[in-house]
Amino acid sequence: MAKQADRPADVRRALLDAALRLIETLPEDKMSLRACARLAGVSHAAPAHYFPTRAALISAVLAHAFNQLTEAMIRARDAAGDDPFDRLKAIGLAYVGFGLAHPALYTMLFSSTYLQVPDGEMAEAGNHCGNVLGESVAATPRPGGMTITAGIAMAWTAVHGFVGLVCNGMILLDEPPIAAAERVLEQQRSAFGG
Amino acid sequence: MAKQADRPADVRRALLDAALRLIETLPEDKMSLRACARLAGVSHAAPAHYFPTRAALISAVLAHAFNQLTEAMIRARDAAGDDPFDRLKAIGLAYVGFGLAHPALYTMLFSSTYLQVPDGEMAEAGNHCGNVLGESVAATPRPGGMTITAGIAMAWTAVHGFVGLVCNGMILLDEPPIAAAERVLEQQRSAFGG
DNA sequence: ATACTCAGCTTGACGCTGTCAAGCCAAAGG
DNA sequence: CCTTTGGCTTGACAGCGTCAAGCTGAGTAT
Repeated sequence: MAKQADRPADVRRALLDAALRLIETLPEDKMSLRACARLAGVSHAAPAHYFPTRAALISAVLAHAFNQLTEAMIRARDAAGDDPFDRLKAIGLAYVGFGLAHPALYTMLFSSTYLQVPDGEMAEAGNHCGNVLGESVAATPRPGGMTITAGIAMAWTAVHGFVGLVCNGMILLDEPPIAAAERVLEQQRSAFGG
Repeated sequence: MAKQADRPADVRRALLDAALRLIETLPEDKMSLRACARLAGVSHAAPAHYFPTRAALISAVLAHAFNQLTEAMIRARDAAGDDPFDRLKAIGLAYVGFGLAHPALYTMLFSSTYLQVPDGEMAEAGNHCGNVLGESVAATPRPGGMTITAGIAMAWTAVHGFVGLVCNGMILLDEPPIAAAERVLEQQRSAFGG
């Protein structure tokens, strides 16, 4: 295949980059290890040296994506004012923004197939992401009888459902997606203390 | 492979049944045409006689699933009282119930890959399903400034997000899923006229 | 009763896939 | 200069979706 000189300096990184490109480019789940290897300029079996299985490679890509999502949420939260619900809403909008910008990645992030990859740094990244949401819900005043868990369910349900429907073209909006998302989220203010 | 006598009476139906079983049994997207054929007792190329591609077979299975979902929604709506929001909420609960009962099917129903199969009876079934929701939203009083489209987005977003999160085990609930769903939906009553 | 037709399935093949086993090769160490 | 060894390649295997060609048996015509 490729002699040593032709190989990329950092094969692992090259494979991750290739996988990301293919995941975002190809339909659904059509990314193949062999296509990654070709794109990265290594032999078809090179990926096995870094990732025990195809799912493990994808899981590694998704771990990184999860961290990017988390960072976007944190940035948005910190840029919002002091009102707890405003901060929660900012997290939601960042979440929606990420989902709409990276539909393929988003779908895989929450598909449960790759979260179960053993040794996954993805599960940890996912937990971290969930914690950011959880903390924000906990910091937001809630009416009596609404547990934190229920608050998380309500907030997450809205943004997750919205991204899923819009990404798959299931829904026709009469305004820009982000505006519609803001409307959906703003409607939750009354459900919380606001 | 199998001589004529060993073949099922209705090959097409046998293939659809086999596909359904495998979709609900196997992980994610691992159902294969050849496994369907084996399960149905026909040769590996028999499916091609009824469905031009793998996606077309799946799409046919999903069209049927869509119709079942629609019927469940209609039954729930008709069993609910006269209050428009109660009827809408009943539709939502039926939707959630179907999703939780058939997670694999549900995921594929809204994955956009199979909706695009040409000549799909699935697209028609999906539209019919969407119309039932749309009519119910239209029949529910909405505050000024909330278009029917926005109402659909809000209602659908909630149930779709809920099913997605619960099915993939992303969320931990402190009550039975259906009870949690009811809470999420009930919270929307105020957003509508109720 | 015999020959023909043809729908409906089977058989076989192709290139693709993920994964495993074995081999090669350059760089490092003695 | 020889040996070791980590890191990739080569090769193979079974399974996949799909296409092309062949078989088979029921129905029709003669």
